[in-house]
Amino acid sequence: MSTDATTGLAAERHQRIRDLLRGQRVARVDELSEVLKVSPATIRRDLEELERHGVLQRVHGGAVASEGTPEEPLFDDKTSIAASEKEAIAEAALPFLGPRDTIYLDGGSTVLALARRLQCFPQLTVVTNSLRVAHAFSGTGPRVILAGGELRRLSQTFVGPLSRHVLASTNFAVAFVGTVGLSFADGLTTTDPAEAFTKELAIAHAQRVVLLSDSAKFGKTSLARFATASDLDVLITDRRAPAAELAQFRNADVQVIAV
Amino acid sequence: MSTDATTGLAAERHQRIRDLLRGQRVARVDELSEVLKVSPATIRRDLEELERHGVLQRVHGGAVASEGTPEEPLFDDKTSIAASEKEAIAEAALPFLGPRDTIYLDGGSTVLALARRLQCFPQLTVVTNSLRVAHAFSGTGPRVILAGGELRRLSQTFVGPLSRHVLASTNFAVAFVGTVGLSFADGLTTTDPAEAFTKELAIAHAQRVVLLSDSAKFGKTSLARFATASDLDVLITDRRAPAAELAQFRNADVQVIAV
DNA sequence: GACGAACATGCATGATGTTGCTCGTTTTTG
DNA sequence: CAAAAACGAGCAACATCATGCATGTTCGTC
Repeated sequence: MSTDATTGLAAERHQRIRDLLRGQRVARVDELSEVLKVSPATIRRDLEELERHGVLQRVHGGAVASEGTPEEPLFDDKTSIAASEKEAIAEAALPFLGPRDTIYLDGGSTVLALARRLQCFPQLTVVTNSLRVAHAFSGTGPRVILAGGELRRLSQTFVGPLSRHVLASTNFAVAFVGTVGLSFADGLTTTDPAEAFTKELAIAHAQRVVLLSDSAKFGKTSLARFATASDLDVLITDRRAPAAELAQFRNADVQVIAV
Repeated sequence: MSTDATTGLAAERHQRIRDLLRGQRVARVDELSEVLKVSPATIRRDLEELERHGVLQRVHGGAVASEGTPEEPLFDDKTSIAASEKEAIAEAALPFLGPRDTIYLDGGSTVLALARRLQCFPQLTVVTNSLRVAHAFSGTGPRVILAGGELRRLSQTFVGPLSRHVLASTNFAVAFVGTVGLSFADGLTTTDPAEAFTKELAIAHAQRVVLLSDSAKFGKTSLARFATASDLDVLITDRRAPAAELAQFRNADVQVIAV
């Protein structure tokens, strides 16, 4: 038992380095070495690996956060649940947009995972009502247009009647939306009527609608419906989605992708 | 922060030089040497490298910012100059709002300092076009309504014609605004016409207009005017503001507070 | 329960990068 | 035209880095 308290698991260190770098945009090797109670050599190896992942850039004496990393973390709620499925779903959504399109990005963690992949598309125009999407693009990335509205803290989105005006005067090639509940019979549902109102508007102004939803949403029905199965053009989910449901969507002319 | 006198990290120095050059468009070598606490030789090497990256152009005795770099100081509260003045100005603005008011908060670091003081007013309604303000209230605080629009990264605000709709359908008891340039003769000016457009709208829908501006803004005039002295009801600044200017504002029936 | 492979960590060493100083040259200023 | 300031190049001192090797731990396997 050489180390007290936390027997520094490498992944845990990496996470702490990311957190520290998010707060203060630069960090020195010996500073990290002291805080994390490991040798400078280990820190360098960590930085080397994190640089390969694009999280940071090494400089002599330490490292700086990569461009585009937000300065302060927004509280991470459910982004870690089913993270790998969400990432795979987001990856599968990429072929549905072109580099110069105008698209709509909804709130929700799966859509946020998609947004993170769009930082390298500067010619894209993103319309969104999500604070977290806007924040993800605050440093660099596509052109961002935010629909106004009242902040709903639970979902970190701007919703309600005030969002009507901006959404009414914009049109999108594709809308990428998430949902709380999803079934063929009851359609797509969410917990808040104001949120449903805004989603409905976005869908109405999109030429194509792509739903990103992990399999856990299937069979759930929430309070407010914002779309029916026939509104969808594409449904992207993971392999654990119930086959019977998927078949129904396919029959309704929805392109179904299960990653 | 354990930052003791900043033991180096070249990248950090480079960033600070860029920040300084954005505010004041020229910088002298020995001035930088004193501020950053390194030898003039090191400063010269830094300038040499930054010139290769096109950030600045060297001249005898120092360097000037390259063409195309915006003259607006970078939105960065950590390194921002006159942080204590900004805090004092924000504090002095508090008496101008009631706990149940609907108010407008502009972009800009001084207004952001005010926003941070409003987290304990849950019955307040805040209308804003600032991503940073929305982010400050993302966890808790007043009711937040965001005006839509296109993200302007430099100021981290949403501006332009799309902001018209929401602002046109809301009214505020007080609007707290910042500025880039300020003089009695030329009025209040900012660098971006789209930003000016949005500020102008907010001012038009406010019963009272309170300007928060540190003394460094006096005498500067930027591209786009968004208000004249007669639009102001209150001007809050710090003690180093030029007395002659302040007197003119007082004569125009503006309540002037110098903290 | 014991053994061995795989891995992570820490230390030592030669290599590389950075900094501040000196000195001769160039530029500005009066 | 001369004095003063600023500049660039080279050098020594120092910090940081990458690599190889030894140690300790965690598994899996028998």
